[in-house]
Amino acid sequence: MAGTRVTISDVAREAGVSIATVSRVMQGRVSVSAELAERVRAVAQRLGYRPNPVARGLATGETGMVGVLVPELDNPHYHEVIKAIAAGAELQGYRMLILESEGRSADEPDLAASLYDHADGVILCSPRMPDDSLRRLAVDRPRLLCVNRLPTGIGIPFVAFDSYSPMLEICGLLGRLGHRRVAYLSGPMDSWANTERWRAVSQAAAFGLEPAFIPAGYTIDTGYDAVDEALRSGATALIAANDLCAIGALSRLRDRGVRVPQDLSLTGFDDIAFARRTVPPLTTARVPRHELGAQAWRLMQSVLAGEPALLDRPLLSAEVIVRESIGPLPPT
Amino acid sequence: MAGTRVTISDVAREAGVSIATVSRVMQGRVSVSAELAERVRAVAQRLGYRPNPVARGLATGETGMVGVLVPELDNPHYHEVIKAIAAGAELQGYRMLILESEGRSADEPDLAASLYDHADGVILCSPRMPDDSLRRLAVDRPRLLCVNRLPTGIGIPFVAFDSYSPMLEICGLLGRLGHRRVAYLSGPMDSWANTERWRAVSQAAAFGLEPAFIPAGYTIDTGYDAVDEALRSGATALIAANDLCAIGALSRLRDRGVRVPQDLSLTGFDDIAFARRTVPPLTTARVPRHELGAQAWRLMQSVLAGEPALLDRPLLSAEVIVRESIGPLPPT
DNA sequence: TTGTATGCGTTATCAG
DNA sequence: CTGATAACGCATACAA
Repeated sequence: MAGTRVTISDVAREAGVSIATVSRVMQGRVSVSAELAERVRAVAQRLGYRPNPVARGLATGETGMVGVLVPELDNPHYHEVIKAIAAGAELQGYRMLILESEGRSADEPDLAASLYDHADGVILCSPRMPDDSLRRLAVDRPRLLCVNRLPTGIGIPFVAFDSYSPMLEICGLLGRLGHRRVAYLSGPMDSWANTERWRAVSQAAAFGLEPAFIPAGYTIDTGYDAVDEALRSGATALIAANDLCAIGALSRLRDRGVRVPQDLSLTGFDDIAFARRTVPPLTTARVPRHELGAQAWRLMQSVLAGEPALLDRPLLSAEVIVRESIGPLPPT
Repeated sequence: MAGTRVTISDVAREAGVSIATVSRVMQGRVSVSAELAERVRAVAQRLGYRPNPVARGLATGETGMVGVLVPELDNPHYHEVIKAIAAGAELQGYRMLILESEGRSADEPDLAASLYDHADGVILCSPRMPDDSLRRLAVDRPRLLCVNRLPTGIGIPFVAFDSYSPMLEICGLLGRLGHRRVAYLSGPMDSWANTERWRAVSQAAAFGLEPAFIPAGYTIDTGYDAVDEALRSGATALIAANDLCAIGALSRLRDRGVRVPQDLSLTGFDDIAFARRTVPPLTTARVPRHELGAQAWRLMQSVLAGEPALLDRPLLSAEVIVRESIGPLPPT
């Protein structure tokens, strides 16, 4: 804070009233004679008084902040979610405290606890910590909610979208194009979204697909690096866990002279802005990011209000976007 | 905060000591007998005591937070800067409060002031507000610094990189490739980096280049939309204000069937991760983002320590990265 | 080394 | 409608 801050007492003294009155005026709602209120406001204005949120926080027990924990800030996917949350939060005078776990799921409980210290409520975006940790966190810190993870049987409110169905749909598309051997470029296995996506791919075996599981990751570089192994599996289509991974894969494929989609099909997931600008544009699934964030904030509101959140809400749905990165099985 | 929080008094009572002792133990440094300290720690641990940062903040006058204001969170460029700041900050127990102005430079002073309310110091990333506002801000809020803007004559510490030289170098490259008519796809004119880049392009006229100024923006979409006008100018090379803009332009060019670099050359600026994955990969300038963030934090440290920051520091330099998006002037 | 007491800037409860 | 004054949880100067 600045060196010599103007405090409520300064305003009170200058206006010739008690600090209680100033406090009332600043809060707007309570009963103060119009004339007095005006005078106080004028003085406050002139002195450049701004209520100290720290002091207010101590007095009210509320910080006016919501904490948000994301796995990585690099992924554009989270920006829109964060943006949507912030849009709602700002409208009600809340600020967001953003923390990034950089994929280290072991650090998540600590980071979340730290957010708790500063914020009234915490939103966990795609948390990867085990159920147990999540449960422990929820017990002593009730104002918690999850985005994009189903904390089943833990009693934490959540908002999430369905990854399974669109991924199954993608598999169906590839199947109808004649593909059999496909490779799933997997993200981290502690990511709920990833396991859901892999579940869909592996279950597509029931429809004749032969999926290979290739460990990769959620980033451009991991996608790039996973391509060689994926090709060794004999796959004619690569199903990336997300768009970043697909973009990396695309780059490696180009380096190797493999044409997409003529020689090989490729899909992503998320539909980040860049996905439609790649060459060729990516077939992917459009995740309702804005809706996710908007609902998250609404949910947080009711959590903050102490309302019992319904723990049984439907999953949002993601829409498959077909672009030019997939094509028929090339003749052998 | 949680409903029933464990306070310092709880620990004191349980351990049979005064709160002062507990306070001392929690801070680690001050003199407390080893035995007592151990007992207090044990009790604190058992009770799950975590010092309330709000109360501590009120007592010490420090919040343990640094505020960071960025124009837009969407631009990957800022992530690394933020990340580097956070890396340093975290090491010293500071948290970052991130706010986004979404390009509305008029809102920046308010947002910055709001950050001030919650944080010990504020870092303005590429602020676009006019010098006057910046000056006003600096007067009553001394713990301020700018990243990527030269607050000349305002007395605000800063760390920035040189956009002018690499841009001039890019112009030189294009000139040697035979290009004459070039179009600068401009970002916002209140962005210091943008005006520096345009300054370089326009001064390249001295070397025979004929630059057209095309208003665009810093985003993929604005780059996309600006292409048509740029082509009407008769340019054989497009110089985008940043990579996002270039990526958008590339997409539009592809839609129009204009081949890069055979028919037209294109450059970006920043060298975000995507820049090397486009088709063709972008010629651009690699900005020392990490260094920018790291230095920013170091600077903030000295600002927080009340040390007089030197206001005359050299600009960091950005390196031109030549990739396949530029080529010789096509024969007419 | 330890405890007591005061203050940090607000809010909120109670009297007037 | 307004003014004292007690919290809020912690740090710290001062005493012991």
